[in-house]
Amino acid sequence: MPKAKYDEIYMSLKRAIETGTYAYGSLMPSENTLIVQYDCSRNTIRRALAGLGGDGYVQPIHGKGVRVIYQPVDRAPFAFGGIESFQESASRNNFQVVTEIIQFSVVTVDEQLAKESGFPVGEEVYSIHRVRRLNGKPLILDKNIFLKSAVPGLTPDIAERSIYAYIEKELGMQIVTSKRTITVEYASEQDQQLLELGGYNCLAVVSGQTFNSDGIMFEYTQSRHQPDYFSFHSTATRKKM
Amino acid sequence: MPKAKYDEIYMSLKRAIETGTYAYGSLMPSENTLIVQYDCSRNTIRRALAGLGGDGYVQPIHGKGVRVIYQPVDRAPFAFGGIESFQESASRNNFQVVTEIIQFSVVTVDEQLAKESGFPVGEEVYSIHRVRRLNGKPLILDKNIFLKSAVPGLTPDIAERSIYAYIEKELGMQIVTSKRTITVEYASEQDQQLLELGGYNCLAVVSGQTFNSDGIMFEYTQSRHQPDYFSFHSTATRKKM
DNA sequence: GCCGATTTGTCCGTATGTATC
DNA sequence: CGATACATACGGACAAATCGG
Repeated sequence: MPKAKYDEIYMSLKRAIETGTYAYGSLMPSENTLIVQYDCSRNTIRRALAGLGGDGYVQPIHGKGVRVIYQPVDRAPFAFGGIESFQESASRNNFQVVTEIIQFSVVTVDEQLAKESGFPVGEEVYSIHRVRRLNGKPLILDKNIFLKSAVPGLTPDIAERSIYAYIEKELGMQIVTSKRTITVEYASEQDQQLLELGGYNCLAVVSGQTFNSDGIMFEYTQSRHQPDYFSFHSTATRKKM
Repeated sequence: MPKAKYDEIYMSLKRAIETGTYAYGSLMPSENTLIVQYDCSRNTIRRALAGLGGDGYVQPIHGKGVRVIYQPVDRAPFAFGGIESFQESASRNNFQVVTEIIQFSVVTVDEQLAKESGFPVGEEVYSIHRVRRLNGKPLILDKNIFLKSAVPGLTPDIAERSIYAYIEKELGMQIVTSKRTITVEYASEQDQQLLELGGYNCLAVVSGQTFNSDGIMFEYTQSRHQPDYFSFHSTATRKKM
């Protein structure tokens, strides 16, 4: 599927870094060397390297080379970053996930909801509340709002499995951009009833909007996480000033 | 400081989007149009647009155009509850920020610290603990570890003001890449003693590494935030598969 | 359904500037 | 100073997706 050449090179180099072929702190082969190795143009190599830089894998040093700054991480039970769904990250780590539907309804966006979600007033949306159980323990409360016109035919049955799989495979829609905000809030009555919070009196809240390949915002999400199972990773590269 | 052309175009377009010249949901002028407007090559335009995409300002749609997905802050959904970052509320309200040094020492990295921070065993580092007060209220506990060889001459006096200003202006070092992980943890004894946590029994923890322009990791940070004053924003773009 | 115009996506080659050693 | 390596910029070519006629 990765038919773009720069993407193949990107993944090839990424794997080489992860397996230690290029060690932390060392310099990558020069661009000209890579051009010969991969038989491509300089632009293509630079694009692959730019991708690695965005992932926090390498950092270019003007006039010197491209330094590897990737270090293996073995911390949290599972990492949660980018646009990876709960299902995806869980299955990647071989955990069993069960989803329970708490609420499934169609509502019309009012002033209040519009301000919170970013959807225009008057739009019809699905409002879905779900509890995610990891190995039996209820750990995440997901509140999703989907634009009905963009995600037609949603049913509780689908929501119980994976909505993202339905959207991507059945509807053929591609998820492209997601904006998220992370905060920490007091656990509400509902949180305490539905989740197993242990001794925590608060939880990690991830709020965000998701855009499809048409640039249409079709989802607003609020995920409320039991703190023990929450970890968010981010890499930032500073531009020139 | 000679500016790059793509960066000027990037900033020009960004400002145009922020001021509403290009409205949310609409399509940007085509690349060919922008080429004429800015008198440059297509690559340069595409690079500027790629920057806007990375900021979550626009999203390109193959064969159609580039859609604006930026929403002004006061209309975006994330303004709920008056949650602002420490920096934001401090500067916006002209609040007074005071930094108190809790600890300032030079230590040698042992096995334990190496695993946590990513610094090699045996390196000499500054270990600095500081409490940030906003209008007198202690809200953030900052634990910094700086590589001594990379940041020589650090003193408690400097730490009380701004270490970053010292690093950038005095040492002429540029900060390029930073990797961060966000978790939620129980408040420790120390947290409760030093911070004003209100009713919270946990806090937001931002751990991270910072790399300079030589690709050397010179800082490991752990910031422990009172939940009310913590908010983290992120934009992610899904890779092709 | 087809075709052509438009628009973005990928790739290549070249030239020049700038930083490091 | 020269060699090497990354940074910026330009121009051209073709592919792929969208849309209107």
